[in-house]
Amino acid sequence: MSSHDEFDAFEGAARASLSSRAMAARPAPYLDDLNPAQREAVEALEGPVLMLAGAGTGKTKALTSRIVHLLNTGKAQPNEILAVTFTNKAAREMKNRVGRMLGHAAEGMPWLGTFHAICVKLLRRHAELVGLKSNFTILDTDDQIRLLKQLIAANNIDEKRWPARMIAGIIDGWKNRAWTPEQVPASEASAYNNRGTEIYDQYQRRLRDLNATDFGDLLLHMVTIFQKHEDVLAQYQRWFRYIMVDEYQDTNVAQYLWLRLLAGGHRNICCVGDDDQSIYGWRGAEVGNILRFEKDFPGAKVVRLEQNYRSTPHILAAASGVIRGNEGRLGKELWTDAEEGEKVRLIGHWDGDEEARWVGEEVEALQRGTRGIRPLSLDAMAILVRASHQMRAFEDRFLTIGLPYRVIGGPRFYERLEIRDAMAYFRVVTSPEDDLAFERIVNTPKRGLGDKAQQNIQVTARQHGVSLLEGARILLAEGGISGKGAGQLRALVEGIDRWHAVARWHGVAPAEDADAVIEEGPTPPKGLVSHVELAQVILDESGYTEMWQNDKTPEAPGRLENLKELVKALESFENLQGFLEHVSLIMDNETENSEEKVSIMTLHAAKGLEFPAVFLPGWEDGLFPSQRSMDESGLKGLEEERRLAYVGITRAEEVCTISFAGNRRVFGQWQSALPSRFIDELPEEHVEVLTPPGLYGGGYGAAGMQSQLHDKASRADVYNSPGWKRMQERQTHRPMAQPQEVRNQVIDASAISAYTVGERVFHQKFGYGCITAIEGDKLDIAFEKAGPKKVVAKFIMSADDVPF
DNA sequence: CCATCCAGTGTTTTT
DNA sequence: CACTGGATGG
Repeated sequence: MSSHDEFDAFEGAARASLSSRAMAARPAPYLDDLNPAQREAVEALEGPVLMLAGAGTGKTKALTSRIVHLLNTGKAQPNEILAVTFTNKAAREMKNRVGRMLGHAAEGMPWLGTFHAICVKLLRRHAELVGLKSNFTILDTDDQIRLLKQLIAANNIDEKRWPARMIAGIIDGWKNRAWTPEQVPASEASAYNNRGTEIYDQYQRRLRDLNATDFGDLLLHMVTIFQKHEDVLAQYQRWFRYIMVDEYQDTNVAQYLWLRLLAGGHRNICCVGDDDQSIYGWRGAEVGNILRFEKDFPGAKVVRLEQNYRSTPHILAAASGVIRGNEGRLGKELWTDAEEGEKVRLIGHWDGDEEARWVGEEVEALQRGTRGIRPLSLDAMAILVRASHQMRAFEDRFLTIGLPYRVIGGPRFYERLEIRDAMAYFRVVTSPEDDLAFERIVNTPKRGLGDKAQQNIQVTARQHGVSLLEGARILLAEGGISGKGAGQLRALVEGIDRWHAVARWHGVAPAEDADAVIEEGPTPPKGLVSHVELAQVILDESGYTEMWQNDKTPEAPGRLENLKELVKALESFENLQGFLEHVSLIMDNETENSEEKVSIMTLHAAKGLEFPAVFLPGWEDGLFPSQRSMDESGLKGLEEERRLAYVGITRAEEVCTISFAGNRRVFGQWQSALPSRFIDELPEEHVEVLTPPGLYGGGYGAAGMQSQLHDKASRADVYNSPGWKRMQERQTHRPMAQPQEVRNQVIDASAISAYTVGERVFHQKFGYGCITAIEGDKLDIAFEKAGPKKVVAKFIMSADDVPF
């Protein structure tokens, strides 16, 4: 069943290409569009090439031109080119651009895609070599965790000490390094008393039994196959005449091996990357891969793209200043012809809420065009945060002021509870042996099938060596289940049978009996012709829709809405199975909403994007650079954080605004922080320090920004102010020095007793006042100007401590 | 079997 | 604080 078309097409095309190869190359106008470095990279078609492409240097342009050039010179047919990206977005864009350059759609590029998508295609063809059937399912993280939990329980391991999440992380790490259970080095294995490898081994067996893979397996299995089956490898080495890789700095060991194996014959491999933008070390990416390229492929041509077409000189200079702090770089210096533009703007705030408030106002100001540059559309602006929890403050604020925003890469559509439940139903219906899916839905909605009943099913299934669904059937037949749940279970099983029959009628039956089914499959019920309708029926008849209709919680309507969307999304697919495949790999939720919106996303999600105006909030030590990253990976971690800063700044075309807050709510507790060390690394001649607005509003409180309160000029040169110097002193020598203590006194709950009724205090907004009552951290204060108010202690300070 | 309450725990980053 | 998992009682 699975398509040989890409290859058959290849065979035919290959013959055709022989003749076209003999032809003289057609004129190539696209070459004139390139700068010398780009052109060099595009024209170096044979042999290994490393394209070191800095941010905004036209790397995608070069890459797509290269593909077009390969086609145009007749060196390769579309299906002879293997072009790998990391994200679906990147793959899509490349496809579009190639299509545009060719003047027609680039459907002929079946091997342009993500590592994972390409590996799935290959693995479906060779699944049997690793003990799978070609219709294997791909588990997501959620299933993975549940599977591991079962194994942990079965092994009597204390889940407190070894949480499933952690084990999953360890196993993922091993897979990223292309280690099968047997290949995990003893030194690694012993770190977990060899229990880890034991679980890993069991986990892999279980996956095989379930005819399933996880994400890491897709690559691992292919590497295994290539290593063990020379003939298969040789076949692909021949098929893929030219290989191109985007974001090479993000490849992990498994991906690296995969590439090296495939390129092993002709070595026509072109890797594009930027060591300064390597930000995925935490998930196994090895910067070493790119740093080592010339050793791996001796004689490789190295081309540097250094002319930046994106950002203004100030922004570039700021970014360069930061990244300069890293060691062991391949070395690139970006330059640009662009006009000077605005300096990078820096501003400190009292706390995170105020930062969000200020950013909201700035966004509106930029939109109105009152910030010195032309009015910008909301689409032209982005807020890039280090960690997703930072998004909340902005969402809250934007909601209250009615500023439209979109969160990119947030909690994804397909990861929502109701969507995953619905998907589990679809999975059971398309592949009845999918035990994980069955488990998920058997008692959702509640069918009176609790732990005991489910265990019963498990045991029966295991005894008979069949799937859970079959186990349930047997259990029912044997009468091994008592009254109440029995009826419901029977209804469910019958329902699945019914739906499955229809699904098979749609042509999604497992390969073995596909023919039989098409011949003599049951006639679908009247009116039930499309898989879209089938999906709706499944959700309705199973009681799942009803479950949410009866749910009175505020999120229930939204969930029903999402389910509707899900069913609608099915329209663009042939059948349920096609849809499931799509979802497991293409988890992006690009709701192409045309309304103008500000984008909010993590720095990681922003890689590869660009915006005229970029906000980089939360530059505080511990948050960015993240404490955890530094604790876990030390200097390496810090350097990765610094690269993240570099990525962030280089997203900006015209306006780049960095901000930090003195106080932030963490775990519901107020914590104070110092400005990020990366702020110190910004070259001051390229930075303009802004004064926070408001009477005494914001500022970095008692520390550096204080000087600006004295200097009423709105563009105080903070770098040369005593306040800034002092702050730097403190940062390097005594991180929690005096001004910090002052603040802690105010924040720290234990220090609240520092206030007494009658004491004169100061508040950011309300000014001076007297405390009239104290309850917990809430103070009643009679303000001199604003009158009596109830205020949380953190917002006030003793009048004696007011620094001006 | 299910709903509810409590305690403990965790926040990077994701194909 | 917000979410989860476990314990408890109906």
